[in-house]
Amino acid sequence: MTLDERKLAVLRAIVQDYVNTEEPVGSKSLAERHQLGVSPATIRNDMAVLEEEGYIAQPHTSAGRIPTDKGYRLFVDRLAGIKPLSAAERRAIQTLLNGAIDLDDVVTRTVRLLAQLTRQVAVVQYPSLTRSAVRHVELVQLNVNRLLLVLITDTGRVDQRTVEFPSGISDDDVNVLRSAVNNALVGQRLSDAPTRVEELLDTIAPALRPALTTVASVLLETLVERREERVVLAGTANLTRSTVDFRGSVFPILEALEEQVVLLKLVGEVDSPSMLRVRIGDENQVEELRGISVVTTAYGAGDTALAGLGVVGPTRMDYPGTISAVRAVARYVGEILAGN
Amino acid sequence: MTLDERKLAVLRAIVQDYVNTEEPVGSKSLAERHQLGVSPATIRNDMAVLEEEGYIAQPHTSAGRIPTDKGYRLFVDRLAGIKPLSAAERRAIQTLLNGAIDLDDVVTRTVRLLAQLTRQVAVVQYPSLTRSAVRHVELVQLNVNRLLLVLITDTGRVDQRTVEFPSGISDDDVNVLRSAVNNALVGQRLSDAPTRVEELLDTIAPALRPALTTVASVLLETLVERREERVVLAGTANLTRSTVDFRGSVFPILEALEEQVVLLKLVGEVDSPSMLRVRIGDENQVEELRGISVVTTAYGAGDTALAGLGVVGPTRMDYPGTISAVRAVARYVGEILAGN
DNA sequence: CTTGGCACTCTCAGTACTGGAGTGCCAGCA
DNA sequence: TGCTGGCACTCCAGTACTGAGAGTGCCAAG
Repeated sequence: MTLDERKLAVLRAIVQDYVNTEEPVGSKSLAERHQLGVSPATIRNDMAVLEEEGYIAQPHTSAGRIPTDKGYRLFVDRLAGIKPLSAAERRAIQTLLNGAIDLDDVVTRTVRLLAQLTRQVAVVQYPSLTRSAVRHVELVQLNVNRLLLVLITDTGRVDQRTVEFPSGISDDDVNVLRSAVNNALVGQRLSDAPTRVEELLDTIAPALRPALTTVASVLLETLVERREERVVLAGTANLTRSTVDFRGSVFPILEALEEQVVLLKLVGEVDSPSMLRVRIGDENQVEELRGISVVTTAYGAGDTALAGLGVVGPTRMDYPGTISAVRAVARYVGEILAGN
Repeated sequence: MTLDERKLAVLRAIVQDYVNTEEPVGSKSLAERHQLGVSPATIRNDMAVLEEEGYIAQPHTSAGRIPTDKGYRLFVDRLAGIKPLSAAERRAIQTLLNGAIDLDDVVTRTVRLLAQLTRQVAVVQYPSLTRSAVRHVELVQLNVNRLLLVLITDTGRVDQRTVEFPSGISDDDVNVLRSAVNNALVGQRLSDAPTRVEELLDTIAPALRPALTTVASVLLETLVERREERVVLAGTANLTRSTVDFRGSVFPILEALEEQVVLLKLVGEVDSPSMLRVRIGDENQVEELRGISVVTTAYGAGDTALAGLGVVGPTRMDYPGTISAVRAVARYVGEILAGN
């Protein structure tokens, strides 16, 4: 059976009211607060249909209705509309993000901003190493047996590692290595770096090959390292605000959110910055997060997605508002990183 | 009035039982579970005295007693004793921390470890810049108008900033600057760096003075920057576990803990690594954190304190256990950083 | 197809009652 | 003087009951 216009309007009204009041909504108050042009009795009939189709449910007989996951899904897909950000919000985003001094700062500010705008838990992934390009590789001699390798990417990210040379290495060799590595890598995507390094190994003077091998192995290690997987969180306090919510307690949710792996799964499946993904309740793959909703998107410079960011909250959330906030923040962060 | 031995024993027993059961403890169960050698009636008399002196209180007439902040204070100062860590715990600390690959990793692992050991909220401050020494300053030319300044300290911390040269700068000048700055700063405490930089300004070739001034200002900025103030958090989920606790809700506490400033106040007042500070309930300066306890200490290489770490939990916490855990973790982290 | 009416259901808040845990006090005993 | 058993008292927590209110489903009529 296909739902007619009015039934959809009723569903929309139910979602909106429930999100506002956090209480099951009944036919009478619906008729009062929305201009549906029909009587409560008619609305009751529509509600009965909507319930039969699985879009809404009653907590118990003779209580109002609340939307189901399926109901929210329909709302998001077809009924939500777009809620533009207020001028004040736009200004807040711009001024806050423009003041950032380095990548760490950008990420920290972003995640806080997002938490504040949506009043929910915000999640931001660090720009992925492999998707960005090498800006510079620096080799610093700490002593005869130790080198510090610093990798700088065009997203402003800096990673460092120490490299051990049990048999020692000379200043001159370090200088040669430095320029060789930089020549081979600067401007290259990190994902292409391994290939370039291999080519370099073939062309370098044989005397330097062992040293280069050592450096290269550390370098490659850095590329595939867990650094890739850094995710930051803010606004967890907001989880405890919507008290009544969350089937059961907040504890397992908070616990799950502290697991980097879980966060990565949430936010890491990035496609294109123009795409936005909403996962509602049971649609979530993560076991512990059934019963909450996740709104994520990718951000990046231009078209290439660098990493993901998003928001975690109760299924009963203000989807239009949250979606615009996530979109807007992602776009600004992308611009900031591009202009870096 | 001074409390005799038995009254202290009663107080100790009350604290221990209350921490275990989370329920007000009565005279009868006390007599049963501890070998105090006297009858419940006698214990009741002692309890009346303890209550009069403000060490314990009743939630309501005819309920058991619970310790007051003052009671916990006495317990911590004179009755707690030391609870050695289990062999398994020691092993966990060592293996986990030894696997760390860089400073970020050390800090992240530490804070998680601490949260896990104490089953509470853990707080770790990044090693303070000003207290550590310069290992190397690197200047990387990004283009004619831009330099990347990388500051590496002996605690393994790496900070970077871009330096703008509107009028351009040559390769040669960069090289001269690099060695000049390194000669002046390597090995120096960061707190002494400003003085060294000024001396350097006086001795450098006049042609380079403007360039050095530009670099120096960015460098000095880095030294006093918010980076100094980074604090990380883990185990917030544990706050929601001890449900009954926390006068009122968890929300304001979580909110306060998300404020870097608050965290810094908590953990930042560092003295010496050998000192450990316990702040109980109302002893907390931070308004929102009355009603919880904070156990902090400093960690560092050798005697100099680099930064603070600690644990936040309900006043009803296992003080002996928490204290040993905090001590042990701080010591290991110090060793790791020293051996770096 | 919509509407008003009506009987029915279920929750929620309030009241009353009871059992149990714990106390304070007192008188007796070492 | 200090400890002990006894006893009356207090207060909470749990259970049971009640009435009000909100909301529903269904039906007959427009």
